[in-house]
Amino acid sequence: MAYESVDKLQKALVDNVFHYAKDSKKAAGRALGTIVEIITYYLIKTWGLNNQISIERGLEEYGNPDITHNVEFSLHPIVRSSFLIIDKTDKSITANKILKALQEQKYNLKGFEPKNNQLLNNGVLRNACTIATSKESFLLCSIKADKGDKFELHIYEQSKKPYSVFECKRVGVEEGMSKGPQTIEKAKQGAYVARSASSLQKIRTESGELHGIIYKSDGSYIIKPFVDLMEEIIYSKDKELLRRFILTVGVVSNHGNWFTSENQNKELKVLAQSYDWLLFLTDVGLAEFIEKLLFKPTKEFAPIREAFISSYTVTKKKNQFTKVQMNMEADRILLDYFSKNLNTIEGWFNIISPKKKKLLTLKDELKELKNKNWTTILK
DNA sequence: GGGATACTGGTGGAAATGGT
DNA sequence: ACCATTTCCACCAGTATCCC
Repeated sequence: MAYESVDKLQKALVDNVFHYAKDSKKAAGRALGTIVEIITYYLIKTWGLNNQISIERGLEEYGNPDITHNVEFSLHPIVRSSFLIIDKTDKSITANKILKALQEQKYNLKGFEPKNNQLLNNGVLRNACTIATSKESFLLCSIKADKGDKFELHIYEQSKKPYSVFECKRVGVEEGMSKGPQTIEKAKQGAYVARSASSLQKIRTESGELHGIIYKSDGSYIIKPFVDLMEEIIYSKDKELLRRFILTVGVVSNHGNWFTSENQNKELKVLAQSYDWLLFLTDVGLAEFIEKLLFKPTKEFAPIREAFISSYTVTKKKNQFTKVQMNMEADRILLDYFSKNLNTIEGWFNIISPKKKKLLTLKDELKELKNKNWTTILK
Protein backbone atom coordinates (compact mmCIF):
# COMPACT_ATOMS: atom_id res chain seq x y z
CA MET A 1 0.00 0.00 0.00
CA ALA A 2 1.63 3.21 -1.17
CA TYR A 3 -0.45 5.42 1.13
CA GLU A 4 -0.35 3.98 4.62
CA SER A 5 -2.69 6.60 6.01
CA VAL A 6 -5.61 8.65 4.81
CA ASP A 7 -3.78 11.78 5.95
CA LYS A 8 -1.09 11.07 3.35
CA LEU A 9 -3.76 10.44 0.78
CA GLN A 10 -5.30 13.79 1.56
CA LYS A 11 -1.90 15.44 1.00
CA ALA A 12 -1.63 13.72 -2.37
CA LEU A 13 -5.07 14.99 -3.30
CA VAL A 14 -4.06 18.51 -2.32
CA ASP A 15 -0.98 18.36 -4.56
CA ASN A 16 -2.49 16.56 -7.52
CA VAL A 17 -6.11 17.69 -7.72
CA PHE A 18 -7.07 20.55 -5.40
CA HIS A 19 -4.15 22.92 -5.99
CA TYR A 20 -6.60 25.42 -7.52
CA ALA A 21 -8.74 25.86 -4.41
CA LYS A 22 -8.17 28.73 -2.02
CA ASP A 23 -8.20 26.28 0.86
CA SER A 24 -6.99 23.17 -0.91
CA LYS A 25 -6.78 21.00 2.15
CA LYS A 26 -10.35 21.73 3.09
CA ALA A 27 -11.51 20.96 -0.43
CA ALA A 28 -9.54 17.70 -0.41
CA GLY A 29 -11.10 16.79 2.93
CA ARG A 30 -14.54 17.54 1.57
CA ALA A 31 -13.84 15.29 -1.42
CA LEU A 32 -12.72 12.48 0.88
CA GLY A 33 -16.06 12.86 2.63
CA THR A 34 -17.79 12.49 -0.73
CA ILE A 35 -15.80 9.32 -1.40
CA VAL A 36 -16.88 7.81 1.93
CA GLU A 37 -20.47 8.57 0.92
CA ILE A 38 -20.02 6.93 -2.47
CA ILE A 39 -18.49 3.77 -0.98
CA THR A 40 -21.35 3.52 1.51
CA TYR A 41 -23.99 4.15 -1.14
CA TYR A 42 -22.70 1.60 -3.62
CA LEU A 43 -22.32 -0.93 -0.82
CA ILE A 44 -25.99 -0.56 0.15
CA LYS A 45 -26.94 -0.75 -3.51
CA THR A 46 -24.96 -3.94 -3.91
CA TRP A 47 -26.81 -5.37 -0.93
CA GLY A 48 -29.92 -5.25 -3.11
CA LEU A 49 -31.47 -2.16 -1.57
CA ASN A 50 -31.21 0.19 -4.54
CA ASN A 51 -34.91 0.88 -4.86
CA GLN A 52 -35.39 1.48 -1.17
CA ILE A 53 -32.80 4.28 -1.00
CA SER A 54 -33.59 7.97 -0.83
CA ILE A 55 -30.90 10.66 -0.60
CA GLU A 56 -30.90 13.80 1.56
CA ARG A 57 -34.48 13.69 2.75
CA GLY A 58 -35.65 15.89 5.59
CA LEU A 59 -36.27 13.38 8.37
CA GLU A 60 -38.76 14.34 11.07
CA GLU A 61 -37.82 13.86 14.69
CA TYR A 62 -39.80 11.16 16.46
CA GLY A 63 -42.80 12.78 18.12
CA ASN A 64 -41.61 16.25 17.07
CA PRO A 65 -42.23 16.66 13.32
CA ASP A 66 -41.64 20.43 13.43
CA ILE A 67 -37.92 19.74 13.34
CA THR A 68 -36.43 17.87 10.39
CA HIS A 69 -32.86 16.90 9.55
CA ASN A 70 -31.44 16.11 6.14
CA VAL A 71 -30.12 12.57 6.26
CA GLU A 72 -27.64 11.21 3.76
CA PHE A 73 -29.34 7.94 2.90
CA SER A 74 -32.65 6.58 4.10
CA LEU A 75 -34.25 3.20 3.35
CA HIS A 76 -37.98 3.17 2.68
CA PRO A 77 -40.64 0.50 2.15
CA ILE A 78 -41.76 0.11 -1.47
CA VAL A 79 -45.46 0.75 -2.01
CA ARG A 80 -45.68 0.34 -5.80
CA SER A 81 -43.30 -0.79 -8.49
CA SER A 82 -43.54 -0.87 -12.28
CA PHE A 83 -41.55 -0.56 -15.49
CA LEU A 84 -41.60 1.82 -18.40
CA ILE A 85 -39.93 1.88 -21.80
CA ILE A 86 -38.99 5.27 -23.20
CA ASP A 87 -37.12 6.41 -26.28
CA LYS A 88 -33.57 7.67 -26.04
CA THR A 89 -33.02 11.17 -27.28
CA ASP A 90 -30.04 13.50 -27.49
CA LYS A 91 -31.65 15.58 -24.82
CA SER A 92 -31.88 14.85 -21.13
CA ILE A 93 -34.47 12.62 -19.51
CA THR A 94 -36.48 14.85 -17.22
CA ALA A 95 -39.05 14.02 -14.54
CA ASN A 96 -41.56 15.82 -16.70
CA LYS A 97 -40.93 13.52 -19.63
CA ILE A 98 -41.30 10.41 -17.47
CA LEU A 99 -44.48 11.65 -15.82
CA LYS A 100 -46.04 12.30 -19.22
CA ALA A 101 -45.22 8.80 -20.38
CA LEU A 102 -46.75 7.45 -17.18
CA GLN A 103 -49.92 9.43 -17.71
CA GLU A 104 -50.28 7.94 -21.19
CA GLN A 105 -50.23 4.53 -19.54
CA LYS A 106 -53.00 5.60 -17.15
CA TYR A 107 -50.60 5.37 -14.20
CA ASN A 108 -52.37 6.77 -11.15
CA LEU A 109 -50.66 10.02 -10.19
CA LYS A 110 -53.43 11.37 -8.01
CA GLY A 111 -52.10 13.46 -5.13
CA PHE A 112 -48.58 13.77 -6.61
CA GLU A 113 -46.66 17.00 -7.08
CA PRO A 114 -44.12 16.82 -9.93
CA LYS A 115 -40.42 17.58 -9.33
CA ASN A 116 -38.12 18.98 -11.98
CA ASN A 117 -35.15 16.64 -11.54
CA GLN A 118 -33.30 15.13 -14.46
CA LEU A 119 -32.71 11.39 -14.48
CA LEU A 120 -30.07 11.74 -17.17
CA ASN A 121 -28.26 14.81 -18.45
CA ASN A 122 -25.12 14.87 -20.62
CA GLY A 123 -24.13 11.34 -19.65
CA VAL A 124 -24.52 12.11 -15.95
CA LEU A 125 -27.26 10.26 -14.15
CA ARG A 126 -29.09 11.15 -11.01
CA ASN A 127 -29.13 8.44 -8.38
CA ALA A 128 -32.38 7.93 -6.48
CA CYS A 129 -34.09 10.41 -8.79
CA THR A 130 -37.38 11.72 -7.37
CA ILE A 131 -39.91 12.56 -10.08
CA ALA A 132 -42.89 13.40 -7.85
CA THR A 133 -43.91 13.51 -4.21
CA SER A 134 -47.18 13.02 -2.35
CA LYS A 135 -48.11 13.58 1.27
CA GLU A 136 -47.14 10.07 2.33
CA SER A 137 -44.73 8.92 -0.36
CA PHE A 138 -42.08 9.66 -2.97
CA LEU A 139 -42.09 8.51 -6.59
CA LEU A 140 -38.61 7.65 -7.82
CA CYS A 141 -37.07 6.39 -11.01
CA SER A 142 -33.93 4.58 -12.09
CA ILE A 143 -32.58 3.17 -15.34
CA LYS A 144 -33.03 -0.58 -15.29
CA ALA A 145 -31.61 -1.48 -18.67
CA ASP A 146 -30.16 0.02 -21.83
CA LYS A 147 -32.01 -1.43 -24.81
CA GLY A 148 -30.18 0.15 -27.72
CA ASP A 149 -32.42 3.00 -28.81
CA LYS A 150 -34.62 2.73 -25.72
CA PHE A 151 -34.26 2.72 -21.94
CA GLU A 152 -36.18 0.49 -19.61
CA LEU A 153 -36.98 2.51 -16.51
CA HIS A 154 -37.93 1.30 -13.08
CA ILE A 155 -40.63 3.41 -11.43
CA TYR A 156 -41.06 2.85 -7.71
CA GLU A 157 -42.99 4.53 -4.96
CA GLN A 158 -41.39 4.77 -1.52
CA SER A 159 -43.35 5.22 1.66
CA LYS A 160 -42.29 8.47 3.35
CA LYS A 161 -41.42 6.87 6.68
CA PRO A 162 -38.02 5.16 6.46
CA TYR A 163 -37.05 2.02 8.35
CA SER A 164 -33.36 2.88 8.42
CA VAL A 165 -31.02 5.84 7.93
CA PHE A 166 -27.29 6.08 7.14
CA GLU A 167 -24.92 9.00 7.84
CA CYS A 168 -21.26 9.31 6.80
CA LYS A 169 -18.65 11.41 8.61
CA ARG A 170 -14.97 12.14 8.19
CA VAL A 171 -12.49 14.28 10.07
CA GLY A 172 -8.83 14.70 9.16
CA VAL A 173 -5.77 15.58 11.22
CA GLU A 174 -4.78 19.20 11.70
CA GLU A 175 -1.61 20.49 10.08
CA GLY A 176 1.38 20.00 12.34
CA MET A 177 -0.66 18.09 14.91
CA SER A 178 -0.34 14.48 15.91
CA LYS A 179 -3.98 14.38 16.96
CA GLY A 180 -7.22 15.15 15.21
CA PRO A 181 -8.97 18.49 15.74
CA GLN A 182 -10.29 19.28 19.16
CA THR A 183 -13.81 19.90 18.03
CA ILE A 184 -16.54 17.58 19.07
CA GLU A 185 -19.26 19.61 17.35
CA LYS A 186 -19.59 17.28 14.40
CA ALA A 187 -20.00 14.28 16.67
CA LYS A 188 -22.60 16.17 18.67
CA GLN A 189 -24.56 17.08 15.55
CA GLY A 190 -24.55 13.50 14.31
CA ALA A 191 -25.44 12.21 17.75
CA TYR A 192 -28.39 14.58 18.07
CA VAL A 193 -29.94 13.44 14.80
CA ALA A 194 -29.25 9.77 15.53
CA ARG A 195 -30.92 10.05 18.91
CA SER A 196 -34.00 11.96 17.82
CA ALA A 197 -35.11 9.96 14.75
CA SER A 198 -36.45 6.66 16.02
CA SER A 199 -39.26 5.57 18.33
CA LEU A 200 -36.66 3.36 20.02
CA GLN A 201 -34.98 5.87 22.32
CA LYS A 202 -31.83 5.49 24.40
CA ILE A 203 -31.63 6.02 28.14
CA ARG A 204 -29.07 5.26 30.86
CA THR A 205 -29.73 3.39 34.07
CA GLU A 206 -28.34 4.39 37.45
CA SER A 207 -25.61 1.81 37.06
CA GLY A 208 -24.68 3.15 33.62
CA GLU A 209 -26.20 0.48 31.42
CA LEU A 210 -27.60 1.57 28.06
CA HIS A 211 -31.30 0.78 27.92
CA GLY A 212 -33.93 1.38 25.29
CA ILE A 213 -37.45 2.67 25.70
CA ILE A 214 -40.21 2.43 23.13
CA TYR A 215 -43.78 3.70 23.43
CA LYS A 216 -46.86 2.06 21.98
CA SER A 217 -49.81 4.05 20.69
CA ASP A 218 -51.78 3.57 23.92
CA GLY A 219 -49.02 5.23 25.92
CA SER A 220 -47.66 2.01 27.42
CA TYR A 221 -43.96 1.36 26.99
CA ILE A 222 -41.20 -1.21 27.18
CA ILE A 223 -37.80 -0.64 28.80
CA LYS A 224 -35.01 -3.18 28.30
CA PRO A 225 -31.26 -3.38 27.68
CA PHE A 226 -30.83 -1.55 24.42
CA VAL A 227 -29.42 -4.13 22.04
CA ASP A 228 -31.88 -6.80 23.22
CA LEU A 229 -34.83 -4.49 22.66
CA MET A 230 -33.52 -3.39 19.27
CA GLU A 231 -33.25 -7.01 18.09
CA GLU A 232 -36.65 -7.84 19.49
CA ILE A 233 -38.20 -5.02 17.48
CA ILE A 234 -36.38 -5.87 14.26
CA TYR A 235 -37.45 -9.52 14.37
CA SER A 236 -40.97 -8.93 15.67
CA LYS A 237 -44.22 -8.76 13.74
CA ASP A 238 -45.80 -6.28 16.14
CA LYS A 239 -46.82 -3.19 14.23
CA GLU A 240 -46.89 -1.22 17.46
CA LEU A 241 -43.13 -1.72 17.77
CA LEU A 242 -42.22 -1.36 14.11
CA ARG A 243 -44.46 1.53 13.09
CA ARG A 244 -42.04 4.33 13.89
CA PHE A 245 -38.83 2.41 14.44
CA ILE A 246 -35.81 3.58 12.44
CA LEU A 247 -32.50 1.71 12.50
CA THR A 248 -29.76 4.35 12.58
CA VAL A 249 -26.36 3.57 11.07
CA GLY A 250 -23.28 5.80 11.21
CA VAL A 251 -20.21 5.37 8.99
CA VAL A 252 -16.99 7.11 10.04
CA SER A 253 -13.51 7.12 8.59
CA ASN A 254 -10.27 7.80 10.39
CA HIS A 255 -9.62 10.87 12.45
CA GLY A 256 -5.97 10.66 13.46
CA ASN A 257 -6.23 9.01 16.82
CA TRP A 258 -10.00 8.85 17.05
CA PHE A 259 -9.61 5.19 17.31
CA THR A 260 -7.25 2.42 18.18
CA SER A 261 -8.45 -1.05 19.02
CA GLU A 262 -8.12 -0.46 22.76
CA ASN A 263 -8.67 3.28 22.96
CA GLN A 264 -11.48 5.45 21.59
CA ASN A 265 -11.56 9.21 21.69
CA LYS A 266 -14.46 11.16 23.10
CA GLU A 267 -15.94 11.93 19.68
CA LEU A 268 -16.07 8.29 18.72
CA LYS A 269 -17.57 7.31 22.05
CA VAL A 270 -20.31 9.88 21.55
CA LEU A 271 -21.14 8.52 18.11
CA ALA A 272 -20.87 4.88 19.19
CA GLN A 273 -23.55 5.28 21.84
CA SER A 274 -25.82 7.39 19.64
CA TYR A 275 -26.20 5.33 16.45
CA ASP A 276 -27.74 1.88 16.64
CA TRP A 277 -24.83 0.70 14.50
CA LEU A 278 -21.51 2.52 14.07
CA LEU A 279 -19.26 1.32 11.24
CA PHE A 280 -15.65 2.34 10.78
CA LEU A 281 -14.27 2.55 7.25
CA THR A 282 -10.58 1.67 7.61
CA ASP A 283 -7.70 3.63 6.13
CA VAL A 284 -6.76 0.54 4.15
CA GLY A 285 -10.22 0.37 2.59
CA LEU A 286 -10.44 4.03 1.71
CA ALA A 287 -6.89 3.99 0.35
CA GLU A 288 -7.54 0.90 -1.76
CA PHE A 289 -10.62 2.49 -3.33
CA ILE A 290 -8.80 5.74 -4.10
CA GLU A 291 -5.65 4.10 -5.45
CA LYS A 292 -7.32 1.44 -7.55
CA LEU A 293 -10.10 3.53 -9.01
CA LEU A 294 -8.96 7.16 -8.85
CA PHE A 295 -5.16 7.47 -8.71
CA LYS A 296 -3.85 4.54 -10.72
CA PRO A 297 -6.78 2.91 -12.47
CA THR A 298 -6.33 0.09 -14.93
CA LYS A 299 -7.86 0.70 -18.34
CA GLU A 300 -11.07 -0.88 -17.11
CA PHE A 301 -11.50 1.70 -14.33
CA ALA A 302 -10.25 4.74 -16.25
CA PRO A 303 -13.72 6.30 -16.69
CA ILE A 304 -14.06 6.48 -12.90
CA ARG A 305 -10.87 8.52 -12.60
CA GLU A 306 -12.03 10.64 -15.51
CA ALA A 307 -15.35 11.41 -13.81
CA PHE A 308 -13.56 12.27 -10.57
CA ILE A 309 -10.86 14.50 -12.08
CA SER A 310 -13.22 16.41 -14.34
CA SER A 311 -15.37 17.20 -11.32
CA TYR A 312 -12.62 19.15 -9.60
CA THR A 313 -11.09 21.88 -11.72
CA VAL A 314 -11.38 25.65 -11.69
CA THR A 315 -13.60 25.56 -14.75
CA LYS A 316 -15.69 22.52 -13.86
CA LYS A 317 -19.31 22.92 -14.77
CA LYS A 318 -20.87 20.15 -12.81
CA ASN A 319 -19.67 17.50 -10.40
CA GLN A 320 -20.22 14.04 -11.85
CA PHE A 321 -18.78 12.02 -9.00
CA THR A 322 -21.11 12.34 -6.03
CA LYS A 323 -23.72 10.15 -4.38
CA VAL A 324 -26.40 11.86 -6.47
CA GLN A 325 -24.74 13.08 -9.66
CA MET A 326 -22.76 10.21 -11.14
CA ASN A 327 -21.24 9.71 -14.57
CA MET A 328 -23.21 6.94 -16.24
CA GLU A 329 -20.20 4.92 -17.34
CA ALA A 330 -18.55 5.31 -13.93
CA ASP A 331 -21.78 4.13 -12.29
CA ARG A 332 -21.85 0.96 -14.35
CA ILE A 333 -18.21 0.17 -13.58
CA LEU A 334 -18.64 0.94 -9.88
CA LEU A 335 -21.65 -1.37 -9.60
CA ASP A 336 -19.70 -4.10 -11.35
CA TYR A 337 -16.66 -3.54 -9.14
CA PHE A 338 -18.73 -3.66 -5.95
CA SER A 339 -20.58 -6.83 -6.85
CA LYS A 340 -17.41 -8.64 -7.96
CA ASN A 341 -15.41 -7.58 -4.89
CA LEU A 342 -18.16 -7.54 -2.28
CA ASN A 343 -16.29 -9.68 0.26
CA THR A 344 -13.20 -7.50 0.06
CA ILE A 345 -15.21 -4.30 0.34
CA GLU A 346 -17.20 -5.56 3.31
CA GLY A 347 -13.82 -6.26 4.90
CA TRP A 348 -13.04 -2.52 4.72
CA PHE A 349 -15.52 -1.95 7.54
CA ASN A 350 -14.99 -2.58 11.25
CA ILE A 351 -17.90 -2.64 13.65
CA ILE A 352 -17.55 -0.28 16.59
CA SER A 353 -21.05 -0.80 17.98
CA PRO A 354 -22.92 -2.91 18.87
CA LYS A 355 -19.85 -4.62 20.33
CA LYS A 356 -18.91 -8.05 18.98
CA LYS A 357 -21.39 -7.91 16.12
CA LYS A 358 -20.56 -8.61 12.49
CA LEU A 359 -21.41 -6.71 9.35
CA LEU A 360 -23.31 -9.80 8.24
CA THR A 361 -25.73 -9.25 11.12
CA LEU A 362 -26.46 -5.69 9.98
CA LYS A 363 -27.10 -7.04 6.50
CA ASP A 364 -29.55 -9.58 7.94
CA GLU A 365 -31.32 -6.96 10.01
CA LEU A 366 -31.74 -4.69 6.99
CA LYS A 367 -33.05 -7.61 4.96
CA GLU A 368 -35.48 -8.48 7.73
CA LEU A 369 -36.75 -4.91 7.86
CA LYS A 370 -36.97 -4.69 4.08
CA ASN A 371 -39.23 -7.74 3.94
CA LYS A 372 -41.72 -6.68 6.60
CA ASN A 373 -45.30 -6.25 5.58
CA TRP A 374 -45.14 -2.47 5.68
CA THR A 375 -48.49 -1.79 4.07
CA THR A 376 -50.14 -3.43 7.09
CA ILE A 377 -47.74 -1.95 9.63
CA LEU A 378 -48.03 1.63 8.42
CA LYS A 379 -51.77 1.55 7.84
C1' DG B 1 -1.22 23.55 27.04
C1' DG B 2 -5.21 21.63 25.74
C1' DG B 3 -10.02 21.45 25.07
C1' DA B 4 -14.24 24.03 23.46
C1' DT B 5 -15.98 27.35 20.46
C1' DA B 6 -16.10 30.65 16.60
C1' DC B 7 -15.30 31.31 12.19
C1' DT B 8 -14.14 30.41 7.21
C1' DG B 9 -14.27 28.06 2.83
C1' DG B 10 -16.30 24.30 -0.06
C1' DT B 11 -20.15 21.75 -1.85
C1' DG B 12 -24.64 19.57 -3.16
C1' DG B 13 -29.37 20.05 -3.75
C1' DA B 14 -33.97 22.27 -3.70
C1' DA B 15 -36.20 26.16 -5.01
C1' DA B 16 -36.33 30.32 -7.48
C1' DT B 17 -35.35 32.59 -11.51
C1' DG B 18 -34.06 33.14 -16.32
C1' DG B 19 -33.87 31.87 -21.21
C1' DT B 20 -35.66 29.88 -25.47
C1' DA C 1 -44.01 24.77 -21.67
C1' DC C 2 -39.82 23.18 -20.77
C1' DC C 3 -35.30 23.08 -19.49
C1' DA C 4 -30.95 25.55 -17.90
C1' DT C 5 -28.92 28.57 -14.66
C1' DT C 6 -28.69 31.05 -10.36
C1' DT C 7 -29.57 31.63 -5.51
C1' DC C 8 -29.91 30.17 -1.01
C1' DC C 9 -29.57 27.00 2.68
C1' DA C 10 -27.87 23.05 5.24
C1' DC C 11 -24.18 20.50 5.90
C1' DC C 12 -19.25 19.09 5.53
C1' DA C 13 -14.28 19.98 6.59
C1' DG C 14 -10.22 22.69 8.47
C1' DT C 15 -8.22 26.25 11.45
C1' DA C 16 -7.93 30.50 14.52
C1' DT C 17 -9.10 32.02 18.78
C1' DC C 18 -10.80 31.93 23.32
C1' DC C 19 -10.65 30.42 27.97
C1' DC C 20 -9.50 27.76 31.92
